[in-house]
Amino acid sequence: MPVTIREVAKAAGVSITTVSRALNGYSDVGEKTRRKVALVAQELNYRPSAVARSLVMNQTKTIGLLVSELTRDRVGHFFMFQVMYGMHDRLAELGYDLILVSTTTSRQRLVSYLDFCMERRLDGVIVMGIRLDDPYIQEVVDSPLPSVVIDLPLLSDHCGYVTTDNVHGAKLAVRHLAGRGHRKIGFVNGYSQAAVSRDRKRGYEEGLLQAGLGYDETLIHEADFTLQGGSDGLKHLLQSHPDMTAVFFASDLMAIGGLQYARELSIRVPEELAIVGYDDIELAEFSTPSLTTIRQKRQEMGMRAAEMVVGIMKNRAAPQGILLAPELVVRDTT
Amino acid sequence: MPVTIREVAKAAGVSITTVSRALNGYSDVGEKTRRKVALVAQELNYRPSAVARSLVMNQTKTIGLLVSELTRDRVGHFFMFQVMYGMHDRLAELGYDLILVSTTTSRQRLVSYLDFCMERRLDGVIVMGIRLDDPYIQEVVDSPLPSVVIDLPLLSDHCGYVTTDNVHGAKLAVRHLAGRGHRKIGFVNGYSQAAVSRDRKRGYEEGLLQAGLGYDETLIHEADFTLQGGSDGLKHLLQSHPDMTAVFFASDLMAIGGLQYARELSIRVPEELAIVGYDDIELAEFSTPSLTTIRQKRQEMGMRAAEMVVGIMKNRAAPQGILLAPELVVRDTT
DNA sequence: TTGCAAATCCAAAACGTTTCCGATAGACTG
DNA sequence: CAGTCTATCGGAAACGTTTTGGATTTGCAA
Repeated sequence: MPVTIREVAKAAGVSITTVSRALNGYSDVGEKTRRKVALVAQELNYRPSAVARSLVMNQTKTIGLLVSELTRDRVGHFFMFQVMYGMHDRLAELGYDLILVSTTTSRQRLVSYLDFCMERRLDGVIVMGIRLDDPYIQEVVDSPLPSVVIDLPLLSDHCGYVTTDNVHGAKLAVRHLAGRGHRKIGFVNGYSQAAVSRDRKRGYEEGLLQAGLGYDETLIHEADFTLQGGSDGLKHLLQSHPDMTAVFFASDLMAIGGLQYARELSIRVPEELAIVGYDDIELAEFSTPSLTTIRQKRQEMGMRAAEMVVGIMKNRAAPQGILLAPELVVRDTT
Repeated sequence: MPVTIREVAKAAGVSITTVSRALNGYSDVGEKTRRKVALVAQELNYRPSAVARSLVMNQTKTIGLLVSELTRDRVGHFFMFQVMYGMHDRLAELGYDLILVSTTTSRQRLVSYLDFCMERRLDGVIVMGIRLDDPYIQEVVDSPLPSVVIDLPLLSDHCGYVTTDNVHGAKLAVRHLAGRGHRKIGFVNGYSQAAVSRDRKRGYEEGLLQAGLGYDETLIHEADFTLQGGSDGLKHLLQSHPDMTAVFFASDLMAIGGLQYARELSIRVPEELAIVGYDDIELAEFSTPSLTTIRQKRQEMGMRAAEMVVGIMKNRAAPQGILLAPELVVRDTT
């Protein structure tokens, strides 16, 4: 059994109150007793119980990371891991910890996300990788629980979001391709239920129009963010548009899939076909040829989300929608 | 403020004790009052506080996922994400939650891993991606805290481990290459401080000897598990051994890096150079040519780790070392 | 010496559960 | 009818903290 504050108090010859105040740096405790208490606590290897503290202070210093379909998702980690890094780092700085909660967690308990958060008395939630059509997500957003959503523009009294400016990102890609002289630019989009997909599609359209190019529905293929989907998408587009000279993929993974398909058909990149991806995952730089892409600041996304959620908790900052600026990274596929 | 058990008791006209027992399915409560209590709890939207429960029951039902250098690591996620999936899933089934703790967490708090676990009163820990030379890891393993380590053979009274049989895995790779007629087989190893690297190196050696091939130190290059490291490794080996016809990489990522380098030099794979990777990450199947590799059952690793840690906690299972069998997956690079 | 403010300290309540132990009532046994 | 057993319930302690409010001591000026 761990040593309690009571034993420290007894050993130091002071009251429980004094131990608490001494260790927490309050002013109304004498310098001598403070040192004595610190020493005794050290000797006894005392670690204050976070759970007891949580109970009385009515805050757990824990925020939940809500990820849907954690198990099913086989590609999301390229994007999500770094976001998680940023989140965790900043949260640690702010004195908070991260607990994982996914559909599996709640399904196996037969409670909703929200119920789970309530039971564990989480101070806040960050939601990531949730599909637009997840029925439970609205529940947590509607609740008074402070929350921040990644890549989904949900805004309410207690809920903010952070995302990349995907419209602008897609425009950057198209503008870049148009600037290279391409007139017929295809688009392989991600999972249609994702908000980012809608935005990138809109950016693609607007980019085309701004460049004075026509918009053609049939130049768009809806895929699923996977490698295979990218490959299939390019194949499909090339069949209906053999004269297409450039393709914009809504994710690097799909772009790499496209690269592979191009190689199979001995299509030279970028001479015969230019390719732009999205995300700037680690692999983008090292594919051959290296991938031109739109960089998302994933780590910063996580950090901003972390900051916002504790900001909301402390009523310091109102929930808001943060749009991070994407960057065009030009490499060898264009 | 959330509704407490007291309010439920008052509303249902029974005692606190009865509410607790009714909701937790004890037998000594009448069917009628049980229904009444359940109804009232439902109506009031009562969620029992996990933290109060933790305090009194002396268990938090949460286990920590210890990952070192979380932020620095830019390649580990290829391997770790699925392990995490498996862990989280099985833990959820068993009624436990997962909390993230990494060096950043403890460094910013100026406490060690162990202190963190103690303060949060974690029921157990799973350690992953820790380097052999991490000074803090021994501390947690030595502690009475139930723990399971992934890919590092640490065994004690309260600490078990689960890993793939890396010696055997490497042997499978070498045997396969030898069976294809290769006589001069290079090896690009991972980060030398990793236990898996040592095992794979041993497997490489033993495999060569078993195949009747000589063992040559200079055919080994120590890299770092990264794409770039794989590329550089192959380059280095080819410079000193131009007649090498096959290379075994200690990770798929490095193997893909090698593939890229081979393509740059127009070395045909597998005709001029055969390549075998390790891990069977998602990308392995979709690289061109698709990668022959040694599959690790990552999800199962996570699940077994989860099972073991709660097993140790409940004194049901003694800590043990679990060696998961790797599988040779033959694709187009051999 | 007295009075008062400041500096230290402590007892006890509170947080929301679980559980031990005892109480009550009815049912059954003899 | 007395006694025992079972089913059902409640009181109160306990878990390990923080914090409120007051108590005690000290220092210093009047």
